[in-house]
Amino acid sequence: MPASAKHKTQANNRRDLVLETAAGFFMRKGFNGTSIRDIATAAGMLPGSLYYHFPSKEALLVAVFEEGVMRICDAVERALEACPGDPWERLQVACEAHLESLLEGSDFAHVIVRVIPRDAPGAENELVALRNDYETRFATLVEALPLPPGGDPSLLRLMLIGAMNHVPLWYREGGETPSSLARRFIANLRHAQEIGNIQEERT
Amino acid sequence: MPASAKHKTQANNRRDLVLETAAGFFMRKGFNGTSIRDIATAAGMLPGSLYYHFPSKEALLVAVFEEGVMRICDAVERALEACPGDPWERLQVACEAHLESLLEGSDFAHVIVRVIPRDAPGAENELVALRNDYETRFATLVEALPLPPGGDPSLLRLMLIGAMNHVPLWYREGGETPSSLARRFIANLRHAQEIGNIQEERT
DNA sequence: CGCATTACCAAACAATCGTTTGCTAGTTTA
DNA sequence: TAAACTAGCAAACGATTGTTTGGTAATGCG
Repeated sequence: MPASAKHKTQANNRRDLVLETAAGFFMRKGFNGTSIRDIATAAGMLPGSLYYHFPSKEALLVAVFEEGVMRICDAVERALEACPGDPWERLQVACEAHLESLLEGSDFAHVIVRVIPRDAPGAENELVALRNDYETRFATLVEALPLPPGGDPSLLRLMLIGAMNHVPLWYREGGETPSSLARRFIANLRHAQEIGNIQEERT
Repeated sequence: MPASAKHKTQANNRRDLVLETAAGFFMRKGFNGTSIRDIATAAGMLPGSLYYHFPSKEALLVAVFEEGVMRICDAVERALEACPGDPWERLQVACEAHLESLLEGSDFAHVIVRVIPRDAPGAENELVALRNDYETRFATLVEALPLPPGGDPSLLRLMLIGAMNHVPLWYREGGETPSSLARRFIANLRHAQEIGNIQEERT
């Protein structure tokens, strides 16, 4: 049995096609705005056929989330491997990879910020766990920063992630690149933290 | 006809109740995750009865958006009236009012950031217009800031709004107050802009 | 070859969806 | 008081929803 483990068993397995089609719909229409028939039709299949690959619509969303988290994690880690230096620079390249994945990468990563876990109640815990698995890496990046005393890494991280995940709502292609946006996001936050609390202003 | 224009015609008009109930569902379950029957049942009515007050589900969402925009606009403007001073302080109190409306105010304001206009295709333009109507006020606040040369007011505004609208996804009651969060958001951005580009770091 | 498994199709299922229609008790208006 | 309007109820409409069931070519293995 010299069979390589490359393919599961059969040549034409459309599971990946279903997954990719689902990612596109979930990202554009949301979870509750997408029907099984939407996905099946776009993939050239019948609605019931999807249930051979996935036991439920929610399980399909989980699979899309898993793929999305994997891809964006890979993108960030690959960017970090090429940048072993300054903590601020590491955070910056991570943000560049994050924004590029959201705006120019596959639909998988985009789904993670488009679909709210609560939209799929039966899979909420799983989806939140997957999202946390990814965001944890940003926590370590921010904690590695030389913050001034009193600086709060977790608030800084939440601000940054909030700002980045909001970009798809206003981003227009052809303008500023995702990478450029990420750099300016970091610049807007960096100086304040480097200087530290110059003065504690009282209103 | 001494009738005041206080009430439309009849005493027990449940339009407001329907509106408030709808806001609650749209905020918790999203637009496509909420059915007309959900709202009607919770309001103690029959599904068809809602169509006396609103011609469609999307029109109901528009009405909720309108009320939400009105309320959060009022809250921000009231806060600004009490703070005619420094531009940074004005932005700060506006952010405090914004976050308080989202996290502690009525469900109406929360719906604006929870429901994506694209979820209701037939009302998308109307919803976007309403949202822009509100966010425009933040644009003028940010443009009034004494930014250093090269500072981009619109990117600063988008960062801030993104960070704030992301808060409902991680906020837990009992912890830090919305007002405190807003102040620290501003502080994280303020110093960098006041100092200006201290050094243009090259990677 | 023969048998089991894979990867679907074809068709239907009950439930739920947004919406419409006909009707009516109660209130205003004239 | 008579007519008109308000604010719904009651019941259904066709369409769509996620899912299931039974069957079946094609492929895999022994």
